[in-house]
Amino acid sequence: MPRAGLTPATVTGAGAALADEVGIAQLSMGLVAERLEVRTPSLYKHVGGLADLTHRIAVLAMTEVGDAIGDAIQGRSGREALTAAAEALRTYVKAHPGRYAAGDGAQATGPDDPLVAASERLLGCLSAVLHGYGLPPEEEIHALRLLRSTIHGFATLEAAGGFRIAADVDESFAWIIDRLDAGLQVPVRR
Amino acid sequence: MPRAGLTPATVTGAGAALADEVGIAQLSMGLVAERLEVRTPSLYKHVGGLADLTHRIAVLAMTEVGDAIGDAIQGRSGREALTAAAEALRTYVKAHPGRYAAGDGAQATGPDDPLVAASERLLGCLSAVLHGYGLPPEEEIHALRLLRSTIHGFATLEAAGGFRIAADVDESFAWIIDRLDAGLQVPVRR
DNA sequence: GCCTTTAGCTAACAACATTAGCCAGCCGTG
DNA sequence: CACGGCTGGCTAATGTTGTTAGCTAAAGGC
Repeated sequence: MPRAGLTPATVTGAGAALADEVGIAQLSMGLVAERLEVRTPSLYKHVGGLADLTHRIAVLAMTEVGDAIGDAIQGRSGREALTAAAEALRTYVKAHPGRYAAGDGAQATGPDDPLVAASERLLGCLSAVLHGYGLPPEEEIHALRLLRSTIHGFATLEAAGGFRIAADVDESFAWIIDRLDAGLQVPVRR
Repeated sequence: MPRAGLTPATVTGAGAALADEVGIAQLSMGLVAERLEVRTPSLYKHVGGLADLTHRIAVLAMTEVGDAIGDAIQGRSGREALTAAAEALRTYVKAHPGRYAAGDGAQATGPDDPLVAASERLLGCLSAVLHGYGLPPEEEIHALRLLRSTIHGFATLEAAGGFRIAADVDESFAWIIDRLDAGLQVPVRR
């Protein structure tokens, strides 16, 4: 029997692809093994188990999202950067709903967990977008959370089929970015 | 052996309570049975299975959220209603993270699914909040989606422990509501 | 007080994650 | 080119969990 030549990365990749196809909740070790044309127990030579695999998929997703947004905002700023970043995230979630869902609910196991680095990278990109709005430093964290919450919420609701009414979702998204942009420009008034 | 006197509602309630305690992903039929001091197979006389139970918990959560928001916005309008609604949702998610999570990802099985009615109720409440802003009718759907995305995103990220930096989350939330309010008041400029 | 209904039970099965232990393919060294 | 250690993939086996089948006794209507 010739060897399959698996690595942790191969297994994670197959798991991520399957998560996109069948949903993260339906992902099973057996399914991954089948996709890789290998018996289930063989996977345990490369990943610690289903929980570990899910965690690795989450790291992969976070990293890919960070890259996508990082690329998208290159050379842009202000509203243009905001639009590009939001589009990039939304596009990613639509293309890879399963692996993005793995990122939700993933908990870092410690300070050296690669998940920490990946999410910091992502947050750094969103921070960069916000710099163009010249917010007072103490408000940046709030703005960051606004940005993240809105885009994350929109993308996950869309991926979950949450927008029943057929009214053009693209149009809604553009409108939302517009309002976000407006909200960030108005000076505080409290 | 005396009867336990279960009903679909009892089982759903126990499942919802457990989901809040251990997380929706850890919810199992055996756990629910143990909580109700009954053997696992007995539950199948009242709910169709784990998937059905989860769905029922989702409906329960949607209904409760709708009620909470409906109560909160009674007699308020504009910014005050917005704050009340957002606070209500966030409070609910913090108190019942498990059952709210069941609501995420729940798919209506058909037009007569009670989930449809529950979510329409919820959306209706948010719509009512928006009326105070006097938006043009064709923009209401977009504003509704903005509201829902932001609050949902914030609440789920918070529940998932997504806000690492200790910076006061309450303060962030207030700031976000403020900006949302600001963004909804500015006239369109496209 | 009987009789239908049915709630809860035991027994059994299937799917899945996981572990233990075997054996053969690869890779380095001599 | 042989040989030997390492290790990747295998089979076998175990525990957990979801689910179904079929029994029995409790509750409610006549």
